[in-house]
Amino acid sequence: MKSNNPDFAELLREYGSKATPGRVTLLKVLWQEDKPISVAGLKKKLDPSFDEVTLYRALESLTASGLIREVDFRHGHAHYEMNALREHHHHIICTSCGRVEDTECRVQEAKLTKASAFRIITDHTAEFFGLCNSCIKTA
Amino acid sequence: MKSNNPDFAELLREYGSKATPGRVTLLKVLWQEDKPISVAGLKKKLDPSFDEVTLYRALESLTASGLIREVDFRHGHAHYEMNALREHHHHIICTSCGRVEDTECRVQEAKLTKASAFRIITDHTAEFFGLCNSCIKTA
DNA sequence: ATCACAAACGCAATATACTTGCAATTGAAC
DNA sequence: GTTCAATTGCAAGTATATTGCGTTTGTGAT
Repeated sequence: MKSNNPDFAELLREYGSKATPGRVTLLKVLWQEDKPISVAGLKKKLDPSFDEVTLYRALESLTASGLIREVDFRHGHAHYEMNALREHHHHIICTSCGRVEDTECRVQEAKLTKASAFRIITDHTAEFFGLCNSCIKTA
Repeated sequence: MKSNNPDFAELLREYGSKATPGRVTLLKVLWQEDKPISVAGLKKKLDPSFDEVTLYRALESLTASGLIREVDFRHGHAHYEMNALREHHHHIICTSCGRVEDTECRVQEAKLTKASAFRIITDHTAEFFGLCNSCIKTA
């Protein structure tokens, strides 16, 4: 549990979204969670009356605006985390137990060559996989 | 189309897999494709009699052995590409038209701090998103 | 305050991606 | 050739995500 919540309604408006009660609650959950969380995980944290389709649409919309961020842990489904108000970072995931740790960004956003068909890079993903210290011991 | 195909049967055995006709064909398709391809894309390239479950199981098995590699383009489904016989690399994806370009690896496999719960990193993903030159012009 | 309207919602239905169980087959090591 | 684990093929099932559409609501303009 974190204290000193930011003003989520205001934050939503800044990112071009309507500050509906559902989205405010969703942001609060993501803020408090502080690690990427799956849709299933979110559903557990949210009131059962929170419509699933609304949730998916909110996640899509807030990801598009950059307020939140989609992360792939190779678990076959997306995870989401707060993107605004945080340092850009990546994750290390334990392939044995699923433990997740933040890690600073060590990616050089590509030096594009003249031969490249790209001139603009807007974003990147980077996740590291390994074994956490507990899982090394028990292996 | 590439010529000078490697010996896929031998390659499969080297990676601890049985060299079944299906897997040899699958590898050939991945080799010739040369960009990451979706399961749907593979099904189109393969004979319709190639069973879908067999395909999924082959992809899982060959990914686990490191012969092929799973890539996430944030399209909601996995893409696969040849991993053996290639330089380690990443991709730039155009978020407008889907164009894909290989890019060399610019990721420093994380410097782990003493505070980290991790000591071993085995693997990483890294994909870049942007706009390709054609899509910039038409934007 | 209230109006107008695009954004967001809620529900039902549907689509896509992927998995499981199990009996039959087959590649490869001996 | 025999053996056996790996792989296949089919049927069924589950998880994940999307679409369509009528209703509601937040917000900016009046």
